Amino acid sequence: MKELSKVYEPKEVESRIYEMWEKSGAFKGVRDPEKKPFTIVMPPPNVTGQLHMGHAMDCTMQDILIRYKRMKGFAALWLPGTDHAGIATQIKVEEALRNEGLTRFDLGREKFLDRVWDWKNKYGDRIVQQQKKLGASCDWDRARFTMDEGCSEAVREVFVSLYEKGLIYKGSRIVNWCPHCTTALSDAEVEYKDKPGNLWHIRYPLVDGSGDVIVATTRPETMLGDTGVAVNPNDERYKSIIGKKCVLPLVNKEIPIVGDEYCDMEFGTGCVKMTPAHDPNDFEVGMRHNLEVIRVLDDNGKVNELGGKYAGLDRYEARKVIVKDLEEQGYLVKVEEHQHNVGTCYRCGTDVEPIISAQWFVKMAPLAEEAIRVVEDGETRFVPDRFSKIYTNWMENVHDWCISRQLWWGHQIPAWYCADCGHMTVSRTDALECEHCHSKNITRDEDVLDTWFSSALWPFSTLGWPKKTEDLDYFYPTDVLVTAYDIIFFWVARMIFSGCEHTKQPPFHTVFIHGLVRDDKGRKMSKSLGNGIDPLEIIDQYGCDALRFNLVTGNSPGNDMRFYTERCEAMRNFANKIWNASRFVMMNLTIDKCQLPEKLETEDKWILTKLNTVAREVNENMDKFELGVAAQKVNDLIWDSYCDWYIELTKPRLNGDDEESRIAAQKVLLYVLTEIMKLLHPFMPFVTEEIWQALPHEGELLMLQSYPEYNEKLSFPQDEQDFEVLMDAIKAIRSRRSEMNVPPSRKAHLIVVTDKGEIFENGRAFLMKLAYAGEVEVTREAPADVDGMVSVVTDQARMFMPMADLVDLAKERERLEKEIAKAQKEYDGQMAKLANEKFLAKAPAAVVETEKERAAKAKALIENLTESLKKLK
RNA sequence: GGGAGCAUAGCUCAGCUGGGAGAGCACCUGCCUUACAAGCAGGGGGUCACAGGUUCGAGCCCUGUUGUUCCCACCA
Repeated sequence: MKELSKVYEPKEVESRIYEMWEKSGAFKGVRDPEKKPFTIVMPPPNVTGQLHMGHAMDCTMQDILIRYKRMKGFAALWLPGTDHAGIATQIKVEEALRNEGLTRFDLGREKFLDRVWDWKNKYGDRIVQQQKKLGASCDWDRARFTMDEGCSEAVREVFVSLYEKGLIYKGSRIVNWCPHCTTALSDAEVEYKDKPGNLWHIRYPLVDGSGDVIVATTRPETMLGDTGVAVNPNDERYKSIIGKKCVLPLVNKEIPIVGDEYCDMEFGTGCVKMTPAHDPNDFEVGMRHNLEVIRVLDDNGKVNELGGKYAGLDRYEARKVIVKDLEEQGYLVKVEEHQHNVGTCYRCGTDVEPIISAQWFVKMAPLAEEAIRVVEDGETRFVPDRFSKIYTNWMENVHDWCISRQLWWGHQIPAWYCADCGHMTVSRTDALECEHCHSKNITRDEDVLDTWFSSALWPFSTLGWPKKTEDLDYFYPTDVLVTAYDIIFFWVARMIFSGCEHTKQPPFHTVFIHGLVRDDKGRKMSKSLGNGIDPLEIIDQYGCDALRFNLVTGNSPGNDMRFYTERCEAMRNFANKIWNASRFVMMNLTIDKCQLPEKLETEDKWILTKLNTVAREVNENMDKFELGVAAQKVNDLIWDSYCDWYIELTKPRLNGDDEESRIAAQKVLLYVLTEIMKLLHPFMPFVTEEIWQALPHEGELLMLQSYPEYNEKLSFPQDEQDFEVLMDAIKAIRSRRSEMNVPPSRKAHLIVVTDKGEIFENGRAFLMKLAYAGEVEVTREAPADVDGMVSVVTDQARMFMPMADLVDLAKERERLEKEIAKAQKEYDGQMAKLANEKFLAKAPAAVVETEKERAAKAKALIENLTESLKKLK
């Protein structure tokens, strides 16, 4: 047997254990017809990403589930991988290029992509290595990448089949445009932020000279693209000018005034300038009234050549100049302060510009229908349930999904345009000619697909789809998807409708949502705030198990958690506690096999019953995804029941002369410890595996042992209850002594007056050790003279300790009287309840029963207290 | 404008279908008791935001109020 160091050293242990697991092949997801599959696909982190606390939590939750299920006998597969992360990765490589004084255009598409692949090959492994530090038991051999061959094939198949079904189309629409990333974005990629701004009131003179209209706008620079003014047709103020024309100041262009109910009569002046090329609402109004669409901003957010003297100015620069010109020329009526909601790019934070542009879209309405149904019918369940409403709500109001991005890094859209006939060819294989006129003069669409387009296919593309593979057949649909709530729209929703559409079934039956990890002040951890805590540093300092336990306990599913480094210390202490308990067991061990003895003592039955109860509860909680509660129960079992009580209880036996009893104690210690290690393993995999390896065991790895379950044969409720009578007495004595500041070194003679003689006779050694008793005398009759004795009372025993120097008779009486009053109050409360006929009639029998028991206990306690008090008088 | 979460000990949070208010940290007292001072024993501390209601019984269910955080939404 190996010698264990006095303090648990996670650093030394973790890498060694992880290597052992990996080598053994225990992480592999293997199809086994004898077993039920249990599959989790890992949310793929960005290939250029760095592990942060959010990943750590996500990863820990998944690892706990997969380890649990693996131990429960499932064919567990946790499938990892990485995401090509279009914008994020491209930006990183472009930044690197900038240091060389180059842009991607200098290199050209092909060479640039080579550089990105180089980057991916160089750094893509980093986050994987970091996940391993967390103890992730993924099947690494199956690791996938969203741009690998298989995933790309899936993307191509999905794109073409949706196109063929008419669910993907190309069209000119107002899209969210990021002038910094120079690409279109989907609605989900826009973050709205309240920003202070102004409402500029601008006078547009009527052409017939009969007056002016005054429009109110938050974005005066867009007036360069105005092609009309709208008023509400029901607005008495403006009815008469509908159909007239006004002059667009600065541009000197005549534009029509139209009536449209879109205009809110209450807001601003009631007149709205129409810029169909730069506002989605204006676009709609423009369509209804045949207004011209004039785009005046270019891809970089600068005024284009149609902007006359303002051409070339950045949009915000142009705003200043235009406002100044309007003012100088007398067109600016007034400026109001106005708070408004500005869309920003979720990647770079730049204000998003609505711009009309030709893009590709997924038609959502038909897809959303089934995706809503599967959640409403419970085929896919959100945990916690409240997220299903958020999901459904979004799905019901979803707009068409803009999937084209003006980037180079990603899946290039499989559409080719014919220069000769103008026909567009969309094809599963790279087109060599126009499918219509067979011209070879074709060029491929330059755009790539939204990264989330490929992520949406992840649960099945990673299992081989569109091929009909055995993996797909066995492991798909997957079981649980674990992710944070901030990614439901980006990813979860899209996986669900994609799975439903392409595989005809939802991709998982449960979506387990967790919250975000915040800093100790409740702020989101972010690079810009510099408040991020690096999980790897925490692991380095406190150990992986401590980090994992911190992340999984003390919060409930779906809620955010604050990360306190100090809590890691407590968790590290827990790991160390287990370590030392194991050390104690091992140094007392003379047996080499883990099995229970024939004859069990009451305390053995007590701990076995505790273990059994916790095993049952942990299984229940795990199955309900209450991971934190489960972890807490194991923690309490280990620390309170096993360490603080059971280990102490075995000491007299381990050091005693009775060989049989000594061996029996060892056997129970070892058995319970082994079971506890199994219970704790999914949460704290390293320390438990390390200990288990050092204990006598059968099998190769703890991580492959079966998870403990409730075992009726090892449940002894009566013995448990009996033993707690003794424990109550011990606690009462300790408390009494502590109140009087009696040090443990001062042993006291103990007289126990009780009807439960046997329990106390058997517990003699425990009273001596744990209640610091000198001699123990168990009797039915109280001693005649109790003057100079400290009295301790429980509902099952009256105890006396001669300690004349410490006893103040008056105080002793006062104390007993107080205790009686307290017990009486409780008893009265119970009796009032029990006298209530409605309670007796309506409360469940079990509740009535416990109330009766409590009343009986209180009564017994009062009687004992009263007896003891009498003795003092 | 719509929706959701949260409000429990000094701090951070548990408390799962209603049945005697909990943990960790902090604080106080006493212990180096041969596994562990990263420990042991004992202790103080809560009108469970507020107001109603349902119920034999409410931290938990219902209604409203206040405070707070977040999400969604095309008011120029």
